[in-house]
Amino acid sequence: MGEEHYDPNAYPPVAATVDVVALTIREGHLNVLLVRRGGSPYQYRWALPGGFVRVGKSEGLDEAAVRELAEETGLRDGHDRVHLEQLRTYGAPDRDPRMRVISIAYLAFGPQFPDPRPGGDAAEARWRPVATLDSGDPGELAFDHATILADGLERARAKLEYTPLATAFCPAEFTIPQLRTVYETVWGEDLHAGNFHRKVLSVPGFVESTGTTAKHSGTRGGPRPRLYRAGDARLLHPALLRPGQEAGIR
Amino acid sequence: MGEEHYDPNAYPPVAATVDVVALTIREGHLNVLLVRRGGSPYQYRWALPGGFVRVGKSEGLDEAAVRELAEETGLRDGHDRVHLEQLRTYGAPDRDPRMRVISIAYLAFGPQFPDPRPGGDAAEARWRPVATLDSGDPGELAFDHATILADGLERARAKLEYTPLATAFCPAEFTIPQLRTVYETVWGEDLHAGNFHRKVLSVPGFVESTGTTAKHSGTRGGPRPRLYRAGDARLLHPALLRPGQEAGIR
DNA sequence: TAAATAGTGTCTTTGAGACACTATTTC
DNA sequence: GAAATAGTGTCTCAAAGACACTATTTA
Repeated sequence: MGEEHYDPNAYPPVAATVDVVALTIREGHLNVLLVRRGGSPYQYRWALPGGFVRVGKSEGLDEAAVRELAEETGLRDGHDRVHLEQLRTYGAPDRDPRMRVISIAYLAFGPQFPDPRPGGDAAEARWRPVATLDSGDPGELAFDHATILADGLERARAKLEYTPLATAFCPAEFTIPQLRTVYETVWGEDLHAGNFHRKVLSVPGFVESTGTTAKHSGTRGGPRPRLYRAGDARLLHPALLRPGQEAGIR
Repeated sequence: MGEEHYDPNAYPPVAATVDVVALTIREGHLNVLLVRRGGSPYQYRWALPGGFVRVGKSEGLDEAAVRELAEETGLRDGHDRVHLEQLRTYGAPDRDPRMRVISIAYLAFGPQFPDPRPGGDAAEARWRPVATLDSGDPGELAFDHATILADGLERARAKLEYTPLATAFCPAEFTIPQLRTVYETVWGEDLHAGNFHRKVLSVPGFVESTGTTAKHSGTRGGPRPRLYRAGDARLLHPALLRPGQEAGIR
């Protein structure tokens, strides 16, 4: 920021977009919201929902992300419980074949997003299980969106450890086993039910009791679990560490 | 990314800058590199080093951050051991009074940066102890740089816990007590020397022995400490948790 | 009735932290 | 010699995880 002259014409144009990695759990699988591109490049390819920041309307970055998400999902800003956070910015010179585009990526988590409806310029919008994507060829998604998705997933997995993020995937009232399936789904690993239960209740501020009990137990029998709400903790102490990575990534 | 038309003229211009939070330890204090602005706005105010991304030259974002840092410090890219990572992007519509500027902030850590020399458009460049800034008035720094600095410091403090980042503040060979002072300086808390020593050696891949011993002990006596190199771990397992924040932030 | 699950009890192992102690160096 | 520090030993307590068990629900 040491420039004395800001003449916009002195600099080649940069376009700023936001792209959103929206995650939710459907039928026991982690899903990401994708849209099918109408125009070129990457026509008819799947991509993350996103679009240009409305510079002229003094739109903030977070604001733009909320808008883009709303356009595809119809979620009512402020009415639906959605957790949104900035992920990272991607600005490789060749990431868009036509001009320099810098994309600020966001990460969104929600319990039960409304069914997607194609909005904006997308021809089609759909929830897709990430398992069918992240191990597949990275070229299935447009631009560098496979990389963005991978980064988003890793961020989500990490944040489950030390924040109460998992509650963002749950409805307002939820059971401990329900919360456990969130962890198991995102981490892709089974957790010990008994130890998980005790652990969650022992972390201050993670969940708080509603005093009520679920109407029905699971589909296969067992006692009716108790209902909880998200607590007021913003960090989990002690954290819930992911199993099976003791050695650390070298 | 659902737009079919990319005509740059259809969108008001956006400027992309990178700003760097460069941290190092000098004389037992955590320092940040600041430059004094030559031009308006915020003329003569201190600011983070940074500048426009050279879009026309197909400069990547990381590349731009390296360049900006080099301009102020004279560090030779590739020759000096510097850790550089993207911090976060700041794009509030009014963060620059003249036009829409989106800034991708970077975080840099180094053991012993060269003395700063004003480069680019900065009138003056200097290392400043962060203790004299972050608790001071946020208006001392230009733009939203006080916020960026605060975010950078928090990121650095957090990463000391679960990554071997502290070794980036040390020379190629260092002693355990030296590593401990890095933690104490960044966290602003004294650590138990004995427990820290054992802990560091117990984490696989954190440090590896050189088999040699420092020439001299500290200034006030004691045996000569052994020398170590950074190990190959990219994550610390188990992590070194910060003391004194058991309750967690609610 | 059989199978599955919620929730609790208990034991073992690991790690964090407090305290103590020896050996070595500087002033 | 006095003071400070490097490094190790040991003890206590908290927490993670394995295993077991009871009570409750569904099919």
